[in-house]
Amino acid sequence: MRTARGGERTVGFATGGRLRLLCYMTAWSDWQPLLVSPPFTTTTLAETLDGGQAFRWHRQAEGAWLGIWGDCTARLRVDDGGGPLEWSAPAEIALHVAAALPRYLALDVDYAALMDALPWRSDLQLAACLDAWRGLRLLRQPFGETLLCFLCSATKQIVQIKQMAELLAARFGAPLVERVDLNALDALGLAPRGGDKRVALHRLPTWPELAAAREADLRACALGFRARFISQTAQFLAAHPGWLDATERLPYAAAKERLCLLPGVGEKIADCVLLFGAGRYEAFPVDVWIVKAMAHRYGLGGWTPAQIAHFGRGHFGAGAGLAQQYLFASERAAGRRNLSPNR
DNA sequence: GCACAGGTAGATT
DNA sequence: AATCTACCTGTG
Repeated sequence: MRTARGGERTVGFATGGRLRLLCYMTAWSDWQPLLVSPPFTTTTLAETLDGGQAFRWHRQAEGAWLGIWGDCTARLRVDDGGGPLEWSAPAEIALHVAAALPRYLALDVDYAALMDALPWRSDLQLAACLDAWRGLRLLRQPFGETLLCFLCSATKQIVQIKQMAELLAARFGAPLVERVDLNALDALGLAPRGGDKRVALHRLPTWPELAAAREADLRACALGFRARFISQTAQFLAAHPGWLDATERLPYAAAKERLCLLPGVGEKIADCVLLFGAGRYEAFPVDVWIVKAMAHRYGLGGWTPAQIAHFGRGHFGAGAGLAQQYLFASERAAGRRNLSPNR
């Protein structure tokens, strides 16, 4: 595999007072097309990677995305001309990433069949959302990481959850490879300032690593009251080896029941973990966006989240979680339009 | 300065 | 069984 040229680069940042930094660039593999590629557009790729399922993808220059999951990091990009998804990874782990990408992108899942099984024929609201976001997919993220990120998510916006994840990774997570991209770090406000100019990409901490951390140090990652939940969950998991892996393998209802035993995990977070981290497509997480969407698209105003979840699983069936993600994307887009009308 | 954000748990009706 | 509140902290 040929690789791009690594080595020192001098880079100017647009923000932060146009300082110039020396950074050591890890050599990245050339862009490779995915052999079996989902039909992403730039919009649906962005919504898939940065629409609230995952919290460690960062937009780079020229529409590429830099992401980290498990012990992998990759860049992804797509042409809007209908070309395949392309990926690139640090040369020293490129083979490993190539082997991990299909699972992360859930390429083994028969999406066409799942989508077709949704009640779009009789549900015009759903049909419109599926059409508007054609190509949007659900990721299959590492189970433990998904749990961690959604424990951070309570009453937080996506940008803030991403910030918590970055702080957790930087403070407690193992370094993956030497420093890669600069735009991403800059966007995070984590661009190196003075001293050692080399910065590594870090994975999220594992649960054993979190169990070894003190709650006070977790709080320093801007977690607020979530730090106690994460700490208590880490202690529980440390006291019950194999519990999380066993939970991931359970059927949906049993797995959800077990996840809800963890401190800080209620129905919504359990459903998110199972949908985005275990491929349980019958999970139907109900957050404020879904409450709004179901109220005005399905006339369910005044319903409780539990009632809406029950309706959603019944109405949408085995792929309810997929329907949820399309409704979620549509509702958030509508919210953005109302905030900034383009005139 | 101040409301508000992809919730949950525990207390109070 | 439903409803109310505290919980932290960055962002607008």
